[in-house]
Amino acid sequence: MSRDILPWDMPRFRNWIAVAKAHQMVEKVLGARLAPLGLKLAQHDILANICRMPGLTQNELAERLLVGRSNLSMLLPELERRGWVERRADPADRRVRRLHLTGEGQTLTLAALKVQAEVIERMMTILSDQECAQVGDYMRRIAAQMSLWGTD
Amino acid sequence: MSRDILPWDMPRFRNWIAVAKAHQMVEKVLGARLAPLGLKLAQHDILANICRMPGLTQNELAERLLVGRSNLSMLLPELERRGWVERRADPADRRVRRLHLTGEGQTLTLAALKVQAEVIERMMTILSDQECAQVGDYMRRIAAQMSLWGTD
DNA sequence: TGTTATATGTTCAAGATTGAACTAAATTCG
DNA sequence: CGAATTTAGTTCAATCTTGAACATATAACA
Repeated sequence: MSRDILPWDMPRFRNWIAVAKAHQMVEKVLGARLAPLGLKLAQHDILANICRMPGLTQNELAERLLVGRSNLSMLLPELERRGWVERRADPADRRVRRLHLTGEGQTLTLAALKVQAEVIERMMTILSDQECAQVGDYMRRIAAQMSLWGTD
Repeated sequence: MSRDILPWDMPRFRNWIAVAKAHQMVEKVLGARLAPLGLKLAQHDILANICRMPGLTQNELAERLLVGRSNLSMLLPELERRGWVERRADPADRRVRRLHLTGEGQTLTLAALKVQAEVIERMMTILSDQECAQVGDYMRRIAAQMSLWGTD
């Protein structure tokens, strides 16, 4: 007669669901705030990563974004067409295309990052500096943990 | 000459990026683990929410999932066709369709939730019970904070 | 060297997701 | 009551995302 223990009764499950929910909410708000800049979320993610790591290859970018390479093959031409991104050949490895922002792309990306930073700052204000640091610490530990097993 | 302060220099920004990354990684792993059950991530989310709140309407479900109503209109017929979900008319409000799991749907959903719980348990093992509870607390505070402004 | 295996990027078609326009039912309020 | 507004759900076309098959380039190694 004992009722099954549902996962929502388990603290780790319930707490992780809260992480997922918070993240989804932030993505939704961020998407809405980027629209006025003419940027989709996916485009912003691409630009932000190129800004952070100029010269990275499409493959490296795909791994950072956790998307397939084909996804970038579909999206990058548009960013190039708009004059925000350049794909430069690498003389040392003629397979790869190294990604760089143009001046205009850099300007736009910094504006978009500012919007993103505002959203994040604003919603994290309810956390103290120390609590915020703990969140980062915990999440990096979780990400490291996950990297260990992808294949198990 | 002073270099611009990039958002990655800001603790709140950097720490939130860690949240996003961890969440994305978990979603990817979970998606792979659910495939053997014949379930997509989106389908699992639907089933799990019906399991948690039987009898909820499509609109309520859409709000919980942060997706559009049309999304559910596209996905539910398939879940119904497979005999996992029933959409029952509500005599008190003939607009709504209340969602319920069938016996088979319940069985499948519990199996899928078990998979999800295993993934979560496993990756959260690097956090102590107390740290895990803190994560949940912080994230719920963030979600509450966000609910306040959606429109600002 | 030459053959095989790996790695990068593209294409294309299938599947998923979205938003706007729509129908029908319920609610508001003059 | 009855017209106007709001709400629930559907449809459909446009957009996004994915994975498999492919072409080309590099690496490994016999």
